[in-house]
Amino acid sequence: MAKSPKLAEDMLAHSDLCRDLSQSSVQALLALARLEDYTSGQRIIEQGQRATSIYLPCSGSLRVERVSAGGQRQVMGFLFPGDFLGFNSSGHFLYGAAALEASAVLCFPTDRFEPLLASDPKLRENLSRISNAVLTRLLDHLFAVGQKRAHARLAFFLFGLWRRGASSQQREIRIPMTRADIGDYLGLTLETTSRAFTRLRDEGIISSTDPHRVAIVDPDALGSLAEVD
Amino acid sequence: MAKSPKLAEDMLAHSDLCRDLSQSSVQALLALARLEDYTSGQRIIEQGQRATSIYLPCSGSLRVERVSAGGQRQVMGFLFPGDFLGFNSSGHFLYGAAALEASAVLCFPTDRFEPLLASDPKLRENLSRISNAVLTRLLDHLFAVGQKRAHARLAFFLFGLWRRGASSQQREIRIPMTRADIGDYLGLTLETTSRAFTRLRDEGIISSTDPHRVAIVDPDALGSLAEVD
DNA sequence: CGGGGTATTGAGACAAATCAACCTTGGTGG
DNA sequence: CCACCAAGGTTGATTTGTCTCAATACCCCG
Repeated sequence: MAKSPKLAEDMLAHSDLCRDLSQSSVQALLALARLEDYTSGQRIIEQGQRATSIYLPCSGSLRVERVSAGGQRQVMGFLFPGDFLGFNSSGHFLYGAAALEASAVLCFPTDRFEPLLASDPKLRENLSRISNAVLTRLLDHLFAVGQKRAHARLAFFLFGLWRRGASSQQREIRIPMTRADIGDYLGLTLETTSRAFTRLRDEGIISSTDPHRVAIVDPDALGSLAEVD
Repeated sequence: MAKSPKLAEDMLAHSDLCRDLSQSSVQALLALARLEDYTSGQRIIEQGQRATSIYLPCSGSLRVERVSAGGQRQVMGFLFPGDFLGFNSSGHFLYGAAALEASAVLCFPTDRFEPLLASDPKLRENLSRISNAVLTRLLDHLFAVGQKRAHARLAFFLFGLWRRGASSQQREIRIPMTRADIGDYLGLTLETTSRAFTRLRDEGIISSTDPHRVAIVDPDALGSLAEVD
């Protein structure tokens, strides 16, 4: 019912979804959005549930993951304000999503979103670009997990976090996720992940006191380890 | 130019891209298609090249891969007749593609494909469904590479091949790719891949004489190892 | 009848998983 | 205020799965 504070409005307007979009379309989107608050650890999407909404993180951060019957978990990605969440196959989510910290999420019902999509070519274009970007990220991720060794995988993760950080020239990054989260993202155990942090620190590539704050000392070294184009 | 033999016409008509499409749209698509033949090992797409076409494999099979500066290779997937090839980011392919065997590929220039896309909502829907399917496959793939051990990764690969084989109740599958291809697909070396084949054979899950032909002896065991939903 | 590309198998090295101890931090309640 | 506890992080010792290196077998093709 469009009771979205200014934060949400700004977030939406500057998101990839609304790039080059007409004012009226943005307003229409905003009109059907609902802002939801989540506490740390709370689940936004339950794996397998019907996909009745798409989501746009506004503050905080999310973890997207898949858990197998055997209890193994693969973290598919981490989302930050401006990212998009909601792709699905045959109307169901094949992954779950949870808040890494207190987070606010804009929420659009798909049945009311789709008419907008049908009427606005620009919106379609944006959605398809986002879809391609997600695909690209997945290819990078798959490459890292399939081909790199532990410390290089961590470099890939940290480099990605760093480049996505709004503070582009900032050397410090905030790491809202746990070692277990990072491990499951990289296909490693939490112990190996921790050792990889230690190794990058010993090599002088990063420095950190707090486990949830890291300073990039040598971005070039980190980047070449990460091998991101 | 529409000089496509019957094979191509049938292939196109039954592809996911043309599901529920009007006759006229299929004809329009066919009109701008060109059928290209590739020999075993020949490259269809060079990694990094401008994306000027999209592709629809008609016969044979393809390998989609990414090679890093360091020479490591991650095979992103294998394509068979009816599959789709052509997603890209900012107009360039972030992967290469090559023929695993003699193959024929239908080829649509993007600049002439996009007007069709703009005019036909059904075609857009199909493309978006395909995009979601690719995404889904990538999630499965990432899960396998990130969380499974060698023989379970191979089970995942074989199970996927089996389910996609046109012959659904057939127990035999043809494996056009080499052990190195499979290894790079699964994040393993070719030796480990070969050992995994031997292990599945010793466990009585598969049987094979020829390395490029495998019979699924115990589909349930294979499926539970693969853990595909 | 070679000969290159491919597959299998073995032995040893090595990276990551596993098992386990210990430390820190933040929150809770006596 | 401090004891207590739980959750997360680091580090160490050991095991194990996969990689690496190497030898041999195979087979299609020229």
